[in-house]
Amino acid sequence: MPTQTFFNLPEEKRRMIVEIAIAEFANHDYANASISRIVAQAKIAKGSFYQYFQDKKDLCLYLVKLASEEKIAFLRSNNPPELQQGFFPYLRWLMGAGARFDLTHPALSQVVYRAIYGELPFREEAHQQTKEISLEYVQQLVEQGIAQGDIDTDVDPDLAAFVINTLGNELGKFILSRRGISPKQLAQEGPIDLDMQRMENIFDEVIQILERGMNSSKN
Amino acid sequence: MPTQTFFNLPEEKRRMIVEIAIAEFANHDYANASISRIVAQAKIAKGSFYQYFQDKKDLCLYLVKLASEEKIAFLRSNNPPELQQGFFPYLRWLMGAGARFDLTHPALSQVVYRAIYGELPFREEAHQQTKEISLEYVQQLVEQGIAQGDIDTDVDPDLAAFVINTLGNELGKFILSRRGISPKQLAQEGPIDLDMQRMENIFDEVIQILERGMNSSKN
DNA sequence: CTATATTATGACTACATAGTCACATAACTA
DNA sequence: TAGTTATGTGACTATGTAGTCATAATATAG
Repeated sequence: MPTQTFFNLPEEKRRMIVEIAIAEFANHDYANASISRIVAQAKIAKGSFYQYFQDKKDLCLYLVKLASEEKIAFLRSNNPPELQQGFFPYLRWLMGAGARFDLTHPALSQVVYRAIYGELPFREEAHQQTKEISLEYVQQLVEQGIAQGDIDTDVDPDLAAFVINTLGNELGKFILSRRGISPKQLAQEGPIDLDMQRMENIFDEVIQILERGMNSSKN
Repeated sequence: MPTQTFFNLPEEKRRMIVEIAIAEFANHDYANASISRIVAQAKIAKGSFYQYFQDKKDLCLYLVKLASEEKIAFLRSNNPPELQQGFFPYLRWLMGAGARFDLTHPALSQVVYRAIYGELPFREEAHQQTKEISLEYVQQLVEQGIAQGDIDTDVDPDLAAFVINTLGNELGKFILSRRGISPKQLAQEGPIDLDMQRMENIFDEVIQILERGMNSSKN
């Protein structure tokens, strides 16, 4: 965790440092993210940086934590339905809200994505921060979905969770590619305006494929 | 492309260099793959390396080309069925053969994967080498599948291709995680023995989900 | 054996990185 | 105001990288 000195900083300055660091870790993986670039952009001395953070890893884990918390807060504030009301409606909401977050908070989204799928010399520690929005969470959902009878009992729960999680995580990229934008562009140029109707159609179709595929009574 | 000098090399030496380089580019992304490490491992001088390859990019593109060609050759020699006989049987074969390649040639597989999904300062050029085994190929398959009536006409072809391609590319990781192995381990420790029956079951189930999901007459 | 073309070499350049530390400045306290 | 603590600083170290180049060794010719 950052030092007390960091938290004593004027909020304005703290915000600026975090914002610049988020951009750096969104645009580069851990090995290539550069502290030197961050301090240059933030116009603070190298020595100051190391009064705020133990080291590069400390900063990175802090950013991952921040980004994950922001994503969770975003999802929670996005009118989640009750899972008991049906697994696939809930999944429909989760995919939609997740993709909306990815598109409206591209830098934060990238940071989380890299923490989960990128190469880190401290995977385990990073995964602690992202548990609530990663595969483990989807696995819980699927078990509940099977228990409720929304998913066929002959479907392998782990496989179903893998399929759902994978598609959910990559769907944002598909939507982007549809509009001819690369994730990198988005991360650099910031949020874009969304053609909501087209997006909603895509989510509906993915859910339809999954529901038909995993619930034989639903055709 | 490598220089004539490289191709004049004794095959033994050439093979060794390629093998070491493949391992390096399998275990590290482009930015972190190290020419210094390669020449150290191969016990050749830095200067010699630069008599074989223009630069790092030249080597990388050559490796991607080699790996892609090997994968294509592997697939072709694996008894592909006719697409006309049915889209999903063909897809079933493609996923199975692809995953078998990933598991028996983990280093080559990683090189291809990184070329497609990793960060490269020359994406376009790399994608030239991988066209035949990437999304574009799946898109062609899907169009054929729709034309044949194997996929519902109301399914968005690009979305279907995205879903199929994404799952196909990630399925190897799922199978590995089932066995408690990380892709990194596999790439470093080489091919493992496979529980074929369990793998086949997983492929069957994925195909079942996709077929039910994309062909409403199939339930 | 000599002359020419090919290949091998590793010290070297130029650059970038993470992290440190002795010192300077500012802020608070008594 | 004097003394103490917290914060800011940037030159510096140690390490790594891709790529170069003058020189040496080797092979192939005539």
